[in-house]
Amino acid sequence: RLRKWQRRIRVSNATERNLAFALSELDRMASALGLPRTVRETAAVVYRKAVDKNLIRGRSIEGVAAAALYAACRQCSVPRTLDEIEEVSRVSRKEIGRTYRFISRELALKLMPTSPIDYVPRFCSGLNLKGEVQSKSVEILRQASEKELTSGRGPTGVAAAAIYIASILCGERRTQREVADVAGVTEVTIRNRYKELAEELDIEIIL
Amino acid sequence: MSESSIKIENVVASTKLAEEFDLTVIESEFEGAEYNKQKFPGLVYRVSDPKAAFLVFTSGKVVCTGTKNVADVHTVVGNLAKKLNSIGIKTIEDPQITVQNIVASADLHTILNLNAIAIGLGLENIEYEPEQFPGLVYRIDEPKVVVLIFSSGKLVVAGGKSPEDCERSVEVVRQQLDSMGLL
DNA sequence: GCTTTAAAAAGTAATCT
DNA sequence: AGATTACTTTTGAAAGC
Repeated sequence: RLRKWQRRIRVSNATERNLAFALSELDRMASALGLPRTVRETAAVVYRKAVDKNLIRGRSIEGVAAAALYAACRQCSVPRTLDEIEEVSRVSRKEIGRTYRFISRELALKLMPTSPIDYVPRFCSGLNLKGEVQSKSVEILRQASEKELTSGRGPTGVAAAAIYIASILCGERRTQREVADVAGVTEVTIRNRYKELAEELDIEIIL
Repeated sequence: MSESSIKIENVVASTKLAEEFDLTVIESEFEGAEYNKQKFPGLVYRVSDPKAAFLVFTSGKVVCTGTKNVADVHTVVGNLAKKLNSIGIKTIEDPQITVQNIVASADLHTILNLNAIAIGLGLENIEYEPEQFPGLVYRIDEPKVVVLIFSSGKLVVAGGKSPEDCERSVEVVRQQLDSMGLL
């Protein structure tokens, strides 16, 4: 009857309004992070699936949007850290992480942990390091993975250490501070990781 | 062949020592007792006999944490009751003590490839986010516990109701990893 | 969901010398 | 560059917001 239709329209309006808000949030965050359209679209797909499965119940739209974007970056192999997502979102990193785990499980995203290799292109360009250094960094990371030097370690820290070593080996040295800043880790972490990599992979680093 | 040599690191238990407590009185009589109602409804009291910490509530219920044995829980709860009696507070005779949670550590003595384990156990059954925490989280249904698996081969079992639960869960993990050739 | 307790694992981080 | 301290994760109960 009429009442039923009014209610349906009202719900529909609210649903559409919320979806529009979520999509604008995704756009805003993606723009702030300079993410390509494909990632925004992937994030929108993830968000819509979350809506279809009623996963937004008891959660904030901003939180689910941030988590969807975080997941989309990983699905597209252009990962952003939770800290980076937090900077452009209105929710805490704790909530983003918690929401990510939830939608990741409910939507069966089955994402492997982020690979340090996926951070190499972005970090290297941020350091103005070209292809040769990138290739060397990836080579080091492949060896590191084979020798079990990456399990349990932060992907950004391992990637940063590999880039630090590669930059020196390629004669385009970047300081630990410079690498640490683009990777968002501390110099201490780079030091710990590069010492381990250099030792275990028998890489001689002459400064 | 299954000497898991589990080490119990912490035991959490709950009990009821009275129908009600006047936490303000206990706070003034027990040295070191902390009680801030607006901060937390329970009074915090630490003992060092066997080391332990209590959370005492106005309802008469008590939570005991920090002991390394199930037996120590009974010891320290008994001591707490005696201490309460000594300042004129009566307590229930044979309080029913329930172990709510046991945290234990173990060692598989092998370096582990957590990515391989994540795939082997199934991405839908585990949580592994090295960006946030170095351990892989594996939830087991029987016994119902959570096992944190580290690349060093060290394990942390949380949520067990008995030491046996912890030992069994370590065996479950060891057997599963072994059957997949990941040990 | 948060607050408080204790405890281990290993990585990362902040601060001080 | 160390050394220290501290926070990340997991578990569980308690009473109340």
